Amino acid sequence: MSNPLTMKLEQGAELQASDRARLETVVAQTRKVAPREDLIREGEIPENVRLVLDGFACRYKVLPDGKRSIVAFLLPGDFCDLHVAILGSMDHAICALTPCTIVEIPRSTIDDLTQNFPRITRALWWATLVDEGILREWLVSMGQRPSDKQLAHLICELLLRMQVVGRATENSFFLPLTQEELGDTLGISTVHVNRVLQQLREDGLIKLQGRTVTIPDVEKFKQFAEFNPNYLHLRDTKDIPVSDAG
Amino acid sequence: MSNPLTMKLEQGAELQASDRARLETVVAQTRKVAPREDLIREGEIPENVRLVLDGFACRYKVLPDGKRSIVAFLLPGDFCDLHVAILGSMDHAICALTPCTIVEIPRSTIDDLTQNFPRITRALWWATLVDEGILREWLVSMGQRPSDKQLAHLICELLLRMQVVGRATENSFFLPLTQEELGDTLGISTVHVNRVLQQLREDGLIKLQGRTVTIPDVEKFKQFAEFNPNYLHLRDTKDIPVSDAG
DNA sequence: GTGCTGCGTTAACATACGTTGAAGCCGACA
DNA sequence: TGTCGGCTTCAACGTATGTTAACGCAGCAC
Repeated sequence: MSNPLTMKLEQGAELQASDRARLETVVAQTRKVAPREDLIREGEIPENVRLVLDGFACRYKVLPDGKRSIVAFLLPGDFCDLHVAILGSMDHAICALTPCTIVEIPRSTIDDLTQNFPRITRALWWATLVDEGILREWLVSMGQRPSDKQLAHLICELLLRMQVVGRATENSFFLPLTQEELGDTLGISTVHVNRVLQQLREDGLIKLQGRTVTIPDVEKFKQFAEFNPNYLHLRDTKDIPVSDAG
Repeated sequence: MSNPLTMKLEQGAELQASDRARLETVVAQTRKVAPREDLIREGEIPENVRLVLDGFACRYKVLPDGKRSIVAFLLPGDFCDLHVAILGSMDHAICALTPCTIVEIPRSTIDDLTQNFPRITRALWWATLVDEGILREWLVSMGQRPSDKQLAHLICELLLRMQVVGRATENSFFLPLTQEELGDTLGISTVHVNRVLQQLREDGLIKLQGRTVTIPDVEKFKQFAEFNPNYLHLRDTKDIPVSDAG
């Protein structure tokens, strides 16, 4: 199986063998980050471009009163800061939620990609635009959906995104988030996250074993969540390869 | 005074005379759109790139139960769909909220810009990244801020963005939104929008004359809203020219 | 084993916000 | 000038969600 970056970018462009080979070298040099460690802090101006190759990280902001808001999850294959060079400094921070494997990509490599690999360039564009689509959908969820559907919707999204990078079976994946982290994402309290989770379990919509989520009836679950995957702009949902182990 | 597109892009790159001249021609051919008219519908694959030159429009999604969620405002100088070509189809719709003046830009023009005008290209990048920053900040607002501060925060943002394109004085601008539209943006009911607006007025934080918002004490207001403009990635807030009439 | 520490779970109570429905306002238009 | 439709305002009441605080439990350090 190829690396998660390649797997993801396949969704954004018709990559060819040369593209895949180049991406393989991009992803060669890795380093580890411990959970709760910040990959990037607000205000920083990162030198290199960073990429999550394994693990679970998040973008977040902290308000003056100490409340934390998680505004994105970074799964394997997701970039941390592909474009900060243009913006100057980070307007938010990124934190590892689990042990993460990170790739540091020199800016020169990105320049090489954008100048000599048009299909990869297109795929990188695609990735940032999908990120924007996800933000819009989260905004819809947060504003208009009751918290149970909001949580269900998030789980649907993560299932699909994990499948794209080969980290989920057809109906289950490892979701290493605490209830507090879920609350900071959905904009609800931990107590309420707990209530909602229990309701979903009671209704048989999800099962939790340890931190593995299993969805007994995916179609039913998607319907409950009113989940429409169009905002992820995937090639064809049915073609996504599925890993054999959760 | 130059056109709002140029004024905005000045914030994203050091434009030169040749850039400004080129942008002037880009923006030459306009057409009018009536309020409530969709500029683009969900699922569409637009041929040209569209730009709002005057008026107020919004990105929105509608849920199965009919609820509408407004996920962005498009002010003069904002692009509707700079990059949909890469994504395929629109995952949301765009609607004029007031009478709008629109520019239709052929894709070939965009290609010309990105190939021959590096500073403009950089500025276009900057603009899309700022849009992403705004989405993140809205998410934070919606998740963590009480609705009065959320509304105040939105007003702060719009004040600044309107100033950038010369459509606001130091402390006031024309805000042509109904309370229903505000509600669909903030994720609260119209009745509650009304409550919050009245509270803000009662506290002397804002004044409304017709649809013109005036902020008696901008510093105090920003503090109340916990507004930090860093996510807009503007050059220097103090250098923004201000129009003489509201 | 003992005692932290982080996380999940519960309960009782408080409140911000939603819903419904009616009244008033105001500009557009005949 | 009058009527109409869209918008704002208001009141009464319902509820989803927040807050606080306590307890249990597993993993880990010692």
